[in-house]
Amino acid sequence: MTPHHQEESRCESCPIRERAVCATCDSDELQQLEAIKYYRTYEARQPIMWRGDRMEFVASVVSGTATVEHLTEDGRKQTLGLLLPSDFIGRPGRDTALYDVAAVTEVTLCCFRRKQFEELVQTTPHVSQRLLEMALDELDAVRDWMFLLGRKTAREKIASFLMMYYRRTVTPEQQFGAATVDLSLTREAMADYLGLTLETVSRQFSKLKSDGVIKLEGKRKVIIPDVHALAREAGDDSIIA
Amino acid sequence: MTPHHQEESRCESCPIRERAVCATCDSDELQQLEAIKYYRTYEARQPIMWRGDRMEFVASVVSGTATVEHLTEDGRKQTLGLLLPSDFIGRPGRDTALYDVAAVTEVTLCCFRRKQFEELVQTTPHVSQRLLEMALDELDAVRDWMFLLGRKTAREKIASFLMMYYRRTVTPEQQFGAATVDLSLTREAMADYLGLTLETVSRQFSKLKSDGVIKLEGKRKVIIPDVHALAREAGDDSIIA
DNA sequence: CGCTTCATTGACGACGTTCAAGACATGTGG
DNA sequence: CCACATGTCTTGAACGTCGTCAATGAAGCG
Repeated sequence: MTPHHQEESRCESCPIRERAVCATCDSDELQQLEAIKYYRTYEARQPIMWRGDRMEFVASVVSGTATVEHLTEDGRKQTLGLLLPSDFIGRPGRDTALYDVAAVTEVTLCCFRRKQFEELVQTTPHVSQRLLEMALDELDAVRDWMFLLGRKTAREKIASFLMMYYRRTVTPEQQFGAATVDLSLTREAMADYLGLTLETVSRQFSKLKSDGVIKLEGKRKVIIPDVHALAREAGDDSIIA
Repeated sequence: MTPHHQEESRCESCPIRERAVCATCDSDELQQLEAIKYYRTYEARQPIMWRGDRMEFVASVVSGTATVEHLTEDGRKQTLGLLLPSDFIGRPGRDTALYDVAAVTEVTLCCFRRKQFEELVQTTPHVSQRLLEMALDELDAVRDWMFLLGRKTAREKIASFLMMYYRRTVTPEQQFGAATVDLSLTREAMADYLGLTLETVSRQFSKLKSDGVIKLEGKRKVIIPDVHALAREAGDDSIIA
């Protein structure tokens, strides 16, 4: 029920060392981070943060999947971001959370007490620069998603989601032959991310399957026989220039 | 046709001094910025940047309205951001633009050559910290817009847009009695921002008008008799916690 | 004036939502 | 082992919101 704390483990052997907020830190800075970090694990479907809550910590996702979401009193929900390993949670400089964060699968976080982290941002340029870089990357990703939400059809949304998920979870080494994606999200969670209903998501999965663009293995495993074909369904035109 | 350069003018008397990327600079840092800045003006409907172009400069909007937008070969367009005075254009650290930027009205920019600005970001913490702050604010704003695009009805979208525009353009001093908003966007530009068609925008304006929520004066001027009533139409629940 | 741009309105239809039923897998207890 | 509950997913039918296509009107400008 309650999240439990893990014992410490060294940053050097951290699986997200290369990509997280600490990516560009030298060993000295890493030591400072190490001093204020602690691990915390949440079970699937547990809330990590509620909108309006005081933000006690910021964190990096070490393992698992979480979502940033916004929901209204009348029950509408929109997922605003998918948090995968190395993604950053929280906003230094803000007191209360603006959005809800929830664990989709079991999630382990590398947490930093917010006040202490904010001091670090002030004093170690590598952290603030990496944070800026990540924020700007996130901004670009979110803008692509705005196009998806505002202008894409249901079919394109599904194809885009699968491509995004594929790119973010499948490492280059694994990319041989037919690609397989193991979704950690339910149909409903995908619907919330894509601005659709779960029924529409299900229907489009069926349609893409009957059109031969994807194959389904069980409920959550998607086989992509031809990644380029799926990419074409996503309706993005790439930058050639 | 071609954008023209204005003569220099001092940062001290700059109208966006308090809110732009230079907001937290001390006089020393300001001098460095002053050394590399130049003004540039674009006529209404001129492109400022094309996706794929090399980004020669980054800039602050001094006056006028511009938009960040994404368009596809098949003619779909989604506006990703509204750029008003003090907003920042461009991404330090990136070589080519990911999105199109276009002037909606006549726009004056305070430009900085990108390479020189990037050096400044490295060396003056006030600039990089302010940039981070602005990026994080932008991220929050964009996330709110994702909810709008994914989950709001056409009517709520229009009401939300009017509220947003009101908040961003009407200063507290002007807020007495019935509020008036002078839109710089056409129905089509609003539609592109809201993920709608211009016809739907027009219909919802008419509907809000006949429902007494707004009054129209000419095509672009909107009178809001009761700001709270409009806010209610926007379908946001505020953070009470 | 005619031309262009922008806005309004109507008729119609498509896409996605809503409501509802049923399938399937997993887990629990009798 | 079966009965039953639960969570997830699929599929169908009816509906409604918004998009498409088209005609008209209003305003600004050479």
